[in-house]
Amino acid sequence: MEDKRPQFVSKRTLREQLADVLREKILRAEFVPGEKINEKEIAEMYQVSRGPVREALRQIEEEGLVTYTSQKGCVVKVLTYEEMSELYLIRSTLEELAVKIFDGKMSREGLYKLQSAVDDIERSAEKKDLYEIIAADERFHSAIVEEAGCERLYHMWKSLQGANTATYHTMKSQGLMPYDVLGRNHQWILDFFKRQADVDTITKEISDHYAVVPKTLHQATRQNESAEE
Amino acid sequence: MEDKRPQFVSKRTLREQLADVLREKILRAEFVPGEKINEKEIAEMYQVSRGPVREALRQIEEEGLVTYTSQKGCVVKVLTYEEMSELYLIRSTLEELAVKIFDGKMSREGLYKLQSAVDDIERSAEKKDLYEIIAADERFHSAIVEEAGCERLYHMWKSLQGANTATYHTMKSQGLMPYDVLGRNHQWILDFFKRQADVDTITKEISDHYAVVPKTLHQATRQNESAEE
DNA sequence: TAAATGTCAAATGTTAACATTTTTGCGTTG
DNA sequence: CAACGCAAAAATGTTAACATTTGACATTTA
Repeated sequence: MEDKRPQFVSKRTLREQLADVLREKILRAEFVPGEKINEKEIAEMYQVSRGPVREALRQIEEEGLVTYTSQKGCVVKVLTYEEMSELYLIRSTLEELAVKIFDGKMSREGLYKLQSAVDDIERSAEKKDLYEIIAADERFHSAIVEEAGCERLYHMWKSLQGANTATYHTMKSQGLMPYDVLGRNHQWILDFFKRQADVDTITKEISDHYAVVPKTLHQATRQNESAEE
Repeated sequence: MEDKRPQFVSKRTLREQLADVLREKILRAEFVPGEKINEKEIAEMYQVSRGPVREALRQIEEEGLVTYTSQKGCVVKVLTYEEMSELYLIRSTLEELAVKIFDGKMSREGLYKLQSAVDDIERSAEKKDLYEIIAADERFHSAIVEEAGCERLYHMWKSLQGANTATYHTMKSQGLMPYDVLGRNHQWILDFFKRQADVDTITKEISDHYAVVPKTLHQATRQNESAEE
């Protein structure tokens, strides 16, 4: 049964809207990792009751953004460098699986989305606008995963986006953001799709693309250790 | 109001307990795919209010067991054969990643868990006790994934358990359960771990192990199609 | 007769108050 | 002055009632 209601009438539940707002706040680093989230505070801020707030927080918990502890409440998820590295390994694996599913052959629209995302990455990297970079980066990689047309795979991949955001924020705070090579690195991958390279070549490139992150984080670890001495 | 709940003191929240109960009901096929789940009914059945019930249902939604639709409510997840096949591909990929992470070298305890699970599979397959088979099968595969020691990977893998259960139930209802080879097939994989085969060999075996499922499901599809004619 | 409309019960969404647990803060004590 | 105890405050867990939406069935109308 199709919903023929005019699109401008918004019937989204409070829970859905709150999930969006809270997600964005975390992705924008207005809530920082480890920060406690007070249900009542959020409820009063948006003039709603605690019910929808609790449900929204449970939802973004599933997305890997916050952690609920029984009787203790909700905090913005804290990731160690090691966990970030592991999550990139999973993300890379899922993305490679997507490429295998569509056999490395992107549709015309897919290629267009990728090029558009690369351009956005380039532009926002010049402005050093982290939020825009993260959004464009997500558009790039999600275009790849979506091409596989497997909803569950996309959902799982997306559930790692919180970790990706946290990693970007960490890199920035450590002065490790490679602004100058971001556009180039993504264009590099896109070009393999454009020239219809075979699956193994492309998955290898994606694997290498992500493998840089743990190395960069490791660099951060060493810097912190030497700073403590 | 007097609390008439069981005498033993349980510190677990109602939400947690309800999630367990509802999960089990679905895994035992007391709730079948497509069945509507009525919040009030569940609440009255367990003498609690709808709040914890809603939260529990949201949790098992995340686990891939039910689907919530705005203003429509909650139904037990329905999977097409195609979706089941895709989910097995993802499950297989994640399990192979786990093996790569621990380089195919299982600990003594890991091997023990695997052997114990295989024995359970054998026993319950003889009795054709589907619920026990599913539980033992999960113990087997989760022992592999847990060995990687990556919590998030385990969590993602586990979120596909609902699909696994649904597939087993589907196979049973179609008379396609291969009771006689279940134990042998799992012992086969375990033996590769025991003789410390290299990673590529093991991941290949796991891949093959799971690849059988889509083929069996495809068989079911053809049977249904010819039955309709 | 069939489509459109109206009505109503039941289901979900939301709220506000109550219950229980955890944390806070402060005064006493050794 | 540190440590302990304990009461008050605050946070989370839970409940029950209220609000809105949905779906089914009855009624009207072409």
